[in-house]
Amino acid sequence: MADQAFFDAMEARIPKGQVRTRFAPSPTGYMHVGNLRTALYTWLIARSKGGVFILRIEDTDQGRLVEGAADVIYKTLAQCHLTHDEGPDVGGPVGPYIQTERRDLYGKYAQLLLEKGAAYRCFCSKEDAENVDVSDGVQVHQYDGRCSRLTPAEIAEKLAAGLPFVIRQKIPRTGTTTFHDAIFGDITVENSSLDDQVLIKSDGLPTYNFANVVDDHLMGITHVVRGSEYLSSAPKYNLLYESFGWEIPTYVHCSPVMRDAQNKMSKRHGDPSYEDLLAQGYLTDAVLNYVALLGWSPRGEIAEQEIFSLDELVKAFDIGGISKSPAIFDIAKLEHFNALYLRALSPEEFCAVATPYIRQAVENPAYDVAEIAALLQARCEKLTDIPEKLGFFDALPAYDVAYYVNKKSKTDEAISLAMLNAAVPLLEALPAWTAEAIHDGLMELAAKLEVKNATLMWPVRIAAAGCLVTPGGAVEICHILGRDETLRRLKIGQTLLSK
RNA sequence: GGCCCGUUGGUCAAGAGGUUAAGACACGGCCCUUUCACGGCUGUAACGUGGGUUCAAUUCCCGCACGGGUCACCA
Repeated sequence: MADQAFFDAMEARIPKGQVRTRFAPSPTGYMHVGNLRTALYTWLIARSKGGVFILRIEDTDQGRLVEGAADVIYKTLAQCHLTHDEGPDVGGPVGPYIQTERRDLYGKYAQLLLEKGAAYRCFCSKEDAENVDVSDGVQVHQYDGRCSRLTPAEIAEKLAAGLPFVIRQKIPRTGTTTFHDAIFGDITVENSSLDDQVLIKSDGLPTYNFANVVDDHLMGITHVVRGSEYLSSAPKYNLLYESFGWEIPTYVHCSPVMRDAQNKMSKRHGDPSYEDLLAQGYLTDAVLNYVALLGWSPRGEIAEQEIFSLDELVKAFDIGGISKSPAIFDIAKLEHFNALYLRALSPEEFCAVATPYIRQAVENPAYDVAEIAALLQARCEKLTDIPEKLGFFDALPAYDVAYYVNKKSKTDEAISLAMLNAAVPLLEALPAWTAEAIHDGLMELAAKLEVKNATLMWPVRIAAAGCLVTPGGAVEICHILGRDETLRRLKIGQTLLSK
């Protein structure tokens, strides 16, 4: 018999009068971009309504357990500042927060459903239960419900014989079910199109379909945020809530994040996960900001705003701004966001995040990392762009004299040689090797020679760096290189140009 | 295939029964400049389609096309 006292005690634990949302990933070992967005929206709904954000681990599929996967989830949420108020690691009033630790509880609620006549034991093997209808090569499963017609005597007999069974939801054969979704509105389906889905598997563990309903209710979840792939199961969940007599939460079904017009982002196709994006040189804040806008847009007077801190998102977020159609992930736009975030960092912060990448390319300890970082900050879109820009510091590349020819700067090989011939003695004689001194000295020289600044700067920069494109101009590069190295390189330039 | 959902420039998207149909990214051009970049200015580019309803439809309704989701003892 159902244990009424137990149910009453469970009901008594449920916090009332607050918005409660939950992020409920199954531990797969990495965070999809789509998952991250769901977590973000779920967190935002809670925070924007002064509510509670809960983390629940859905690990009922024993075949797919991944070692250490829960840690990835904790770590990602923490890195993204999506802090949870309740969860396996922090506890809370309605735990445990890991489904396998709630195992016994699902059985009790399934028993309750059995007694209410809203579920039944099914002794069919997986194969027997399959009523596969092949149309156009598509397999369609729908259980025919034969075990729902077993007599009590037959059930007792099979139970006594120790036959394994699952518990299935008993769906009405007629009528329709309507549910409401905050994004999609009212959706109505024929009950006859709904399958008598399995609630409790033969291993005794609940399916997702059952566990999420029971847990969402027992945890007092007010807004159920999940991917739109659950839209077609929602009517069955409604029926379950109704059978229990529970209040139906607000559903928020989010459309997927796509890699292109027809495929979801997926690890299998080589699409980046959150961890991958970090490894590719993107900043967490930029990823969050970009992902927030993939499928949600601000309305009203801030409709044009694109850059949002997490706090600003909390203030601006509303469920009504979530879009119904899938959004294609555009790495180019993420890059743009990332570039903006890199530039918004203080020089010290930027230097801190950039240093490892600078050191990949620049090993010479004589070169000032902070000074290099300062050049880079406005010139890279992601941190992994950095090393390739700095190759010339440690070793002057073998370059083509044609680099000295630049129409816009009005230089060619002969002019460049003249410029270097004038610049070398000047730099040699400079009293102090400061950026100001180099700059002023060269500018005065250009004035004295009656040439455009660029006419002098171009060959100096080419000789110093040996490449066409450099982070920063001649002055900055010479200063970082130091006087000796600069002069050594300019003399190499003179030699090259003299041939 | 059944059921459900969606469809504004290449991408993210705002928008409302009457607008020159925003903005951002990308792309092109120009300016600035000590290269590249940054910054500034500017340009190309969109309401899937056929029927209704209406004085008026991209906006509302229906069909179609296309795309997605789902139809597991996976979540």
